Amino acid sequence: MARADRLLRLIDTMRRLPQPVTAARLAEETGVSERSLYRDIASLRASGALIDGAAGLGYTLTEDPALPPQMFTRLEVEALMLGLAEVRLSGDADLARAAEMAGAKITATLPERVQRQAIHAVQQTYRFEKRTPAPAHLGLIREAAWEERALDITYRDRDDACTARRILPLSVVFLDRSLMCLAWCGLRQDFRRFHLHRMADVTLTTESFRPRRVPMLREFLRQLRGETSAPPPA
Amino acid sequence: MARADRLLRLIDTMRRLPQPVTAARLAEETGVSERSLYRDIASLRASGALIDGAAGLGYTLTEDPALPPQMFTRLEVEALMLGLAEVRLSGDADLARAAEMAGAKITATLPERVQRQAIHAVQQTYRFEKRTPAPAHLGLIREAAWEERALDITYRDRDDACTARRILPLSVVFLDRSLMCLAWCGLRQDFRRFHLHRMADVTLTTESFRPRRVPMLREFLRQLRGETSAPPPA
DNA sequence: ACCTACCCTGACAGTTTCCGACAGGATCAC
DNA sequence: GTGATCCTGTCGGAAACTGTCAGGGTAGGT
Repeated sequence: MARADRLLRLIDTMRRLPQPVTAARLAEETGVSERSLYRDIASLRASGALIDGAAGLGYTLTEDPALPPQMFTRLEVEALMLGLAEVRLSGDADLARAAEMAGAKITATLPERVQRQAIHAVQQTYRFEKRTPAPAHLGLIREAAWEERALDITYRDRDDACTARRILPLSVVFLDRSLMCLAWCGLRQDFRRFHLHRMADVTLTTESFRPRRVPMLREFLRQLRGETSAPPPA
Repeated sequence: MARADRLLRLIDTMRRLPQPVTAARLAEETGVSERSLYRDIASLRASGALIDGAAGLGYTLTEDPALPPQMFTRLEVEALMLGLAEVRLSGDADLARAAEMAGAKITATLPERVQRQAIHAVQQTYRFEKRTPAPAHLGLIREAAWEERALDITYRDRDDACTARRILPLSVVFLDRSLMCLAWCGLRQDFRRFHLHRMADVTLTTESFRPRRVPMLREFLRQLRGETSAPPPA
């Protein structure tokens, strides 16, 4: 665990030294070469630390990843637990696991008595109808939306006609009892809703639409809310 | 950084699973052999984690307040935000406010970049049908359940016949498109589901049923899950 | 006392990751 | 433009890690 220890020492060193601090100085402090120090910085960044590196100046620790414990009211704990319970029943296995982990992380920060309250939340969620498990490409769609990259898909419409599309995925929603991707459709040159189970051959492209996801999603949602009838499906 | 990530996942997994948990189970969860799992445990111990290993039983993680809470992954942030968004649309004004506050508290602890991710979560929730606002006595019912105190109510059943009841409220669920209270009914001497909108004159009593709420709720849930047809309404 | 179910550790060959040295490009402040 | 630094790729060698196998020990239940 020597490297993990060293990474912790590195971040402590950055907190301690006057900033900006050079790679050479940090390397000396942690006992590694400069090249290794660059790697260590990359690792810390990958773990969530916000470190700014200005050529000619040095490094600045912008955001410290240490999290203080939270104080939640009992009702807030109920809300969190209820929400996470809903997510766990959503049919999306990855998201369900994440909900479970998030719940555990929150619970771990709570005093013991509040932990018990969280575990035995009064408000519960049950579903007697089983949700269809999410298709395997949901994770890829989510990743594409995060990274604001276009997807190439084959889409089977209501008449079972298949078309190849390039889409800009904006959001994934559970709507009309099924999972849908809200996206910009290159074929139709307009916003469209795509049923996930009608999508096939989902391929991540290199085409980036950063930073347009959020404004486009806003516009699509505005249209969804403004219209009394649903907009056309894909 | 694959191993360091795995060690973090291991400790998260220990927090999540019921304890004691066997090395075999943890190895399966983290995708390594048992021998590697033993090594991982040794590494965590070397780093200060308090883990008790009882031969024939399994491992117990003794939570140390010095162990920092883990950072949320992006998917965990998505799960939290989606869950809280669902709660905000639930029709329960107090709970919605609490969800909002909880979300704000969590968001406030996140690094700025992750804050933006939380605000613009890919997975969203929408409801076009409006939920009936929760009746005013929902808060009172919740409080009674928390404090494990009986409630006196007037209940209007399906035939519009009104009966006075003393109930032990165990849980509140959204089921069959409406809010229901799962409770022990003094009149029927059995578990019953009560529609919140059919309840009136809800009065908190001084009769305590502590500490029976959790085992009773467990029993009621066991019955709910075991029966193919729904149990009788109140 | 016996049995079951597990924790625990050492050794080994093969695999994977990490390291420092070197090279070269990019950026920022003055 | 210059000086100081961040940044990233490549390479051979070192270090760490892995799973398999073997064998010993312990707690709880009967």
